[in-house]
Amino acid sequence: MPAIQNIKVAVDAVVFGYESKKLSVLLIKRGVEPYKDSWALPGGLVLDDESLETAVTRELKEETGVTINYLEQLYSFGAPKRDPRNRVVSVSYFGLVRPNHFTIKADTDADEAQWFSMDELPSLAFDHKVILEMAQKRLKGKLQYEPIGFDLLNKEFPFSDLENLYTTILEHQIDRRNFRKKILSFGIIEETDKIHQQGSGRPAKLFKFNKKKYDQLVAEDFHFEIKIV
Amino acid sequence: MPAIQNIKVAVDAVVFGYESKKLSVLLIKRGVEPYKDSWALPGGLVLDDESLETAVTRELKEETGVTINYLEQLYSFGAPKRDPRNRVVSVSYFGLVRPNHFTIKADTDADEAQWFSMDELPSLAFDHKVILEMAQKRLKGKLQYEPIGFDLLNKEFPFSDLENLYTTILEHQIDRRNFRKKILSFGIIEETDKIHQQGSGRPAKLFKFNKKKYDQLVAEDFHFEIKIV
DNA sequence: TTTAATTTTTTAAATTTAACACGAAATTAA
DNA sequence: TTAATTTCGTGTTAAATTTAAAAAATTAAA
Repeated sequence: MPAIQNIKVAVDAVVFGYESKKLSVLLIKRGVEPYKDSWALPGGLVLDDESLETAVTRELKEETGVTINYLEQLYSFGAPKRDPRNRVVSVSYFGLVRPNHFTIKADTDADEAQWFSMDELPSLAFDHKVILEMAQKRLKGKLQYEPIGFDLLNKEFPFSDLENLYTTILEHQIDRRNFRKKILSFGIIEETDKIHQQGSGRPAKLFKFNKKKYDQLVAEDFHFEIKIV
Repeated sequence: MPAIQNIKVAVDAVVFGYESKKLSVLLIKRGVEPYKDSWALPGGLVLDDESLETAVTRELKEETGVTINYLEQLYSFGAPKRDPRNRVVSVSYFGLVRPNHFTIKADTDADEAQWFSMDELPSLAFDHKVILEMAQKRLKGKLQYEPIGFDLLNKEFPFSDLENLYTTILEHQIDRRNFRKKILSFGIIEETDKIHQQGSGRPAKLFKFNKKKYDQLVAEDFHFEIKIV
């Protein structure tokens, strides 16, 4: 019969943001050992009486102040030696933030919170690199069969933003005309009466995602799908 | 600053088997309180020095003796009151067993282990019904974009077994001719020189899944996909 | 020897996907 | 003010794939 179990439970979050054709991730600089001054995913130990979702939301708020738009559980990491001090099982989460909520206010735990472009990542504490890689894989996968791209854009967006988001995150070119045709054929986004001028070139109409319509279609067995090769 | 965290970590497994057009799940009868004599998913507390996978494999062996063919992590359940005694976060797993490994030998912890057809389920302990439902959803989903159906059949199987597996698990009819054509077009299963006689009617050739070929194709960007309406 | 059950092959029709180019509307530079 | 540049918005056709359907082949059972 084993002695009393001595394992801690933590939550960690991989939060992505997208702006100007760049995918970014939210990191904090650790203020304590181990890995002091190293960059890490936001997170921390779960309190005895809070749910896992509450824990991750609380930690995100405390450490970064960022407003999360989409959150789901990613995977649990529990290798015996992943934390050098004592054993910690981390339940990791996957989150998305809109560009107009990128503002960061570091609070209690963390010295600093910061957005990092995915192509200029620092080295990360613990096994957080593995967690981040899994989250990126999840993001790529989900983008193709669920309409989560809209959770990374502002509520109203020009079509080209959506196109660029797909090409950037999936790291693959798309035929603009066929992409627009396909998305519009779903009937889940609608034109607003606003237009958008972002410098030179012809101004673009702004669109918005109609979640109610999407949910209704899903109930009728609709499957969102954007295949990239 | 919170006091020492008091949360236990457990693993639970939803193990599916398929035979004679029936999908079954492996359950154990609990020998201790709470939920004594109630049916539950196999599982138990993680030891301090073992990985999560090791824990779930060990518990499955101890409680059921069944040989698992496929195993992956499913989801972690951590609601504060899911266990009435003290707080337990359960990292749940999803497993598949071949028909010729259905044999059960109950050992230490559990009074009894038993296969239950998915359409004759008893009520389950804790939140295990929710876990089972999520596992079934995962099974349905994965069946359509990964070749895990083969992990539920014997290594050599007639084509009709594969057909029936899909119609049973997805609860949906499929066109036999087109299904066969599609699966064969992937080039990931091969004919054996054996034939199978299961009563009256024309005997069927036996096929087997070529995992090496599949892995090779995946490396070349192949995507398995069986769409059901 | 006939009947029933099940596996296989073939063909045609319908649908989906892929490839592809230019005019419109605005800003910027000459 | 004119010309060049940038980005937006749009349709058609050919190829490939998917779906649908019928018929033939093989064997066990009656």
